[in-house]
Amino acid sequence: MHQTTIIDIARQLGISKSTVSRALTAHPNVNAKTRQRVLELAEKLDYQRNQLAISLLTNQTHTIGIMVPEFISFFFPKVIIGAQEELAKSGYNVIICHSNESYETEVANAKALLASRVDGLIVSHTKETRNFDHFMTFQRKGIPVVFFNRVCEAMNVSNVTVDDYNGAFQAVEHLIKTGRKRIAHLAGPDTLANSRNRLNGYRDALTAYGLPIDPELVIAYDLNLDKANIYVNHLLNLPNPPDALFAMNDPTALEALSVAKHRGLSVPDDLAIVGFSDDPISALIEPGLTTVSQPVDELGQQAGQVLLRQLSTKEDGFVPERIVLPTNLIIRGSTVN
Amino acid sequence: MHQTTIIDIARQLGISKSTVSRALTAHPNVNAKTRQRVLELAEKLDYQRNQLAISLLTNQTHTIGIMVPEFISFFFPKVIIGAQEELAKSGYNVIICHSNESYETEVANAKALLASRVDGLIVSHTKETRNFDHFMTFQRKGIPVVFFNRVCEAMNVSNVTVDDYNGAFQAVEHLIKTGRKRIAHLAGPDTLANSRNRLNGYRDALTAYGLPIDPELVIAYDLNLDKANIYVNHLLNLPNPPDALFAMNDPTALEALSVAKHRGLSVPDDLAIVGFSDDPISALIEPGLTTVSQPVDELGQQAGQVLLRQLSTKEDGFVPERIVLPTNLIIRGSTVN
DNA sequence: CTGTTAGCGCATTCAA
DNA sequence: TTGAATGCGCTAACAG
Repeated sequence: MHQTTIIDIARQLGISKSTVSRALTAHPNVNAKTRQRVLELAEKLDYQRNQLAISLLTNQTHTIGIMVPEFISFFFPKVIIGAQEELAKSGYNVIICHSNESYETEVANAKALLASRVDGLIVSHTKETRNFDHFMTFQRKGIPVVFFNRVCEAMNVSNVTVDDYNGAFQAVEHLIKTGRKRIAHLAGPDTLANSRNRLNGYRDALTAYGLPIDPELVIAYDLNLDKANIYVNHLLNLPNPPDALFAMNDPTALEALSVAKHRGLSVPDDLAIVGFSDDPISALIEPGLTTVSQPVDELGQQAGQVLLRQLSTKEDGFVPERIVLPTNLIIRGSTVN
Repeated sequence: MHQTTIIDIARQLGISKSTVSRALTAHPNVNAKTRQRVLELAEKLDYQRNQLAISLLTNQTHTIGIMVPEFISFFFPKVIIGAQEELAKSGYNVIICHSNESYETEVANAKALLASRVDGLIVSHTKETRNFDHFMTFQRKGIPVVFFNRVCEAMNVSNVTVDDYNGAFQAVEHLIKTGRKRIAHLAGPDTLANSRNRLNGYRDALTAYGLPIDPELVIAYDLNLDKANIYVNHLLNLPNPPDALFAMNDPTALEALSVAKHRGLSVPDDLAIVGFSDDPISALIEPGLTTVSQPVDELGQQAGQVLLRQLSTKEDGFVPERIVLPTNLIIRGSTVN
């Protein structure tokens, strides 16, 4: 099957392909009538410019790669949409890759994006990622990289995150102020910067209010929901069980809520629970889940904007931006009656 | 910033670019030692093949476009992942476009995908789409198109859907068998084939059991959740209100559930509610939502497989496939105690 | 205003 | 086993 090219149009019109090209690209130096004829024939022949050829020539694809670890949860799709909207304003398209939390897939995706010659990269890495070489390759080739949510602090690149530390601090502070003394934390894996920051917020809040940090009450896990169940039960089976739980994310918190219900515990009286992210489900269930909300749309928009700024900056003038968006504690029935 | 090319490698090694190309593509006719040297230098120089150049040359991009109306709900992301997995097995990458339920954006996306020279298209159209010219263009150019979920019955292309008709029939049958006499239906817009099929299933179930079809109880709307609220209240305000509601999808049903609660109605006693899709929320909420589940992962996998088959078929041997996957009624507390 | 020429990076003939 | 030449579709000098 042959796709119409400018040569087809040129031949049929008895003019040169340069003129066709100029007519099609709104170049000023074309006779109005000629342009008219070209445009009409192009329309008639279903002509579509071949972006591959243009990209090869201009060395830019106007395409941005977005890499996320998953997009089943509400979070990443929303961020993607936010970024996409910003990028679209400047004429950039987007290729979305999800690595299914697999480091190997992430590396493979990075290669594919490199081969596709994306002009930039927006990324949140997998929980398995400890080696960031595949991202550094982009940097070395002069392709701007912006991390969001799960960032690589060791790389000299722009970041967009939320204030995980303060979000966690406030969550724990709220639990303390409502009378809880033994607050457990189901943390994320230490490969994730946000998980480390939330853990620090948790610790510092306890310390700030003179409560001890009991290592028994802090469990870092791989965010695999099947295991959340086990860990929550483990905590509740302790001789001196917690009276509150601060979870790394809402799905984990919801799992805890379910376990508590099954054990006949009253939430929030026997066990108060706080999550992180404000998943839409959290407002719908009974009791509602107290949680730290983050400005998800804005996260994506900012990531897009930062990348656009970088794209329009000469390489030698590059200064990485570190944007931190505020979080907001949303109090619901899982912590107060 | 200059990206390494085969010419760079050729020059540094004092050989021709043809030989480099052959070494890099595992061509048989290359001296083993030469290949070794090429591979090593390529690695050292961070060489990445330029897919643009190859695609331009071979006239295939190994890229498939996936167009969906949105990906905030759980449904489309899951389908996308299913399709992507299948396509990846055959070395195809994926570009995902979401049109935000806007016809104009959909048309623009179609053009972009055409310009990017995708090898195939998997698509679920927007609820605004009445004109399918932008999809027919793909067909005319010999680019295979597979519709899923929201299909265009007028086009001679492959489809992958679920059995919307029977799903709806069984849902309504279940309501009838549990004693409901006045069953309302909050339908989707008639632009969507699945919405029309579900409506037919609803009607036929009523007829099959000798119940009248009361036009007052059937409301087709644009699936904009803000309006669901209004329509549910309208139905419940009728002089002779319904005792059951079959909704086009789960979000609508959940909205109805919320309205019923606000009005102090008991679900399922005063109003039984059935949704469609088995959104993860439906199992978590109180009472659980009875709903028609569809095999979402399989939907995507099948769409991918159908497209792959088409891709490997000579054009003249093309026969469109119409795949219909089974649905399954999941009974929860919103219809039975 | 228009045509000619060159070249983006690569795979693939055809010769050697 | 290797090299030289060709062309994929297009834009951008350059020359008329």
